[in-house]
Amino acid sequence: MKAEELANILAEHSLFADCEEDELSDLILRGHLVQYDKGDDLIMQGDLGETLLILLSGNARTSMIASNGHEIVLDYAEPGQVLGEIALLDGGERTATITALEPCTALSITRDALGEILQKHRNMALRLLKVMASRIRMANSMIEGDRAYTSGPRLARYLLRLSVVGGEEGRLKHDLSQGELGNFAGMSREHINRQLSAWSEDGIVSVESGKVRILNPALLSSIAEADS
Amino acid sequence: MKAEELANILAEHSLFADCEEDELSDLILRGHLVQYDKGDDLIMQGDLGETLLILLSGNARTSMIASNGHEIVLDYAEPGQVLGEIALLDGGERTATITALEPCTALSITRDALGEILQKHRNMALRLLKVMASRIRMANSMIEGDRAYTSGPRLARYLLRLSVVGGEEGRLKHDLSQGELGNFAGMSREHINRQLSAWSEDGIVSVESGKVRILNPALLSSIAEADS
DNA sequence: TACAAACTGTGACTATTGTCATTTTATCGT
DNA sequence: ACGATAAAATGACAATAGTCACAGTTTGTA
Repeated sequence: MKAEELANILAEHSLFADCEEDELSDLILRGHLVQYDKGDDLIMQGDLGETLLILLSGNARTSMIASNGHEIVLDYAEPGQVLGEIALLDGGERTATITALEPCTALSITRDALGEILQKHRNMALRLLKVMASRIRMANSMIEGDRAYTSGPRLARYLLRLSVVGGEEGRLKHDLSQGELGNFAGMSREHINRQLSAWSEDGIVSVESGKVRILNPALLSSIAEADS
Repeated sequence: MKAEELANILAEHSLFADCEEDELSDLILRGHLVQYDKGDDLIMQGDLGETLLILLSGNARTSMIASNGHEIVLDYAEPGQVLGEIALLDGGERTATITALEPCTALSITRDALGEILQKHRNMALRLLKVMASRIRMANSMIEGDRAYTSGPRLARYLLRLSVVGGEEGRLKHDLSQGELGNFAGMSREHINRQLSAWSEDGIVSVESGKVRILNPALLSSIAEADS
């Protein structure tokens, strides 16, 4: 792999987008490429974390299983995302499982390799710190949503979070089943269904053959900001 | 202030406990001491964050106000804790308000000063990364608790989180009102009251003149792990 | 010590959301 | 095109937790 290729992948959304060329080539040099089939786990909750991953292609889901078996979807990862930093940095167990939603490739970097890279390129530490800052902001906003809002506004928020920003006609990033949407938004599959049906009546979303689309993002936003 | 004093404060719980002496003296040299009265805000949600704080004395509360006015208590901070890293690192707004529960002193370090320190002492970046990793773990565990558990087990978890580890007779770290406990555990004051009363009947906790004590930590733990 | 302010206790009611059961609809591989 | 399998839709009901109202209790302080 060439630094240029990696640069292209990172250029879009990644917090590593502004890496210098020699930083990129060092990442490539010290990392190695891993491939995953659809359904494979890139990272497994409970394992010891000895590597950091940079997702290069394919989408993945980050989820946790609570000790009572309840599944919680924390995030969906796209190419460019840095994954698995937490356990790598503090030497603890992986907090979540990351599952390939489609065939994926990633650059895998061991703790030692990362140490060398951080040693050599001081800015990499700052980038990693920013990655983690954005994770904390994300987590706090999930807590805020879960605590302060009822299911309607909450689902609205999660749908908006899944909506493709520059994308056409309110399509969502991943075609989630209602069950998965439930695990993401923290509500039962049935309740998701009822809420979507209601919004469908009002023309806010459409639900055709299982695929949700946002028809009226403005209204959905105002629901997401609602007072209850 | 001397490096030795700072070392003593950090030695107990802080992730900065293993700092070298020259790192500590640089922190002191480039930081400056700030004092707060009880009730003052060390950090205000929405502000631009230009400093990082290391709490030296006094306890503080980290809380967020959701856009609908709902108050959420995220954490309680003790001396040794690093505060305000998120906004400092990504240049964004402060995500939460930190309020002094009693008179507090803190070491305040500007972005530039931190930059110089990170430049000079490479290990400081690793320490900061660990601080943030532990924040993310904390946040994830709040999400897990909120999503997967009903109020009983959840309150049990939060009480255990507040319990003094080596402390005598199950006293809690801070004497919280039931209202504040509610904002921390994500349930109404009345519901907190009823739950505590029920547990009090069973001898799991005692509630005397507003102060909660854990009488049977083992049972409380088993409630916290319960299946629902 | 007396008063105000804040906190606690408790009952009755309501709202929200989850669960279960069952039918209907889509999707995929051969 | 067909049957198997998974996902969606929907009704009935139950459970959990919030809200409101009000009475009782502390606590700090003038």
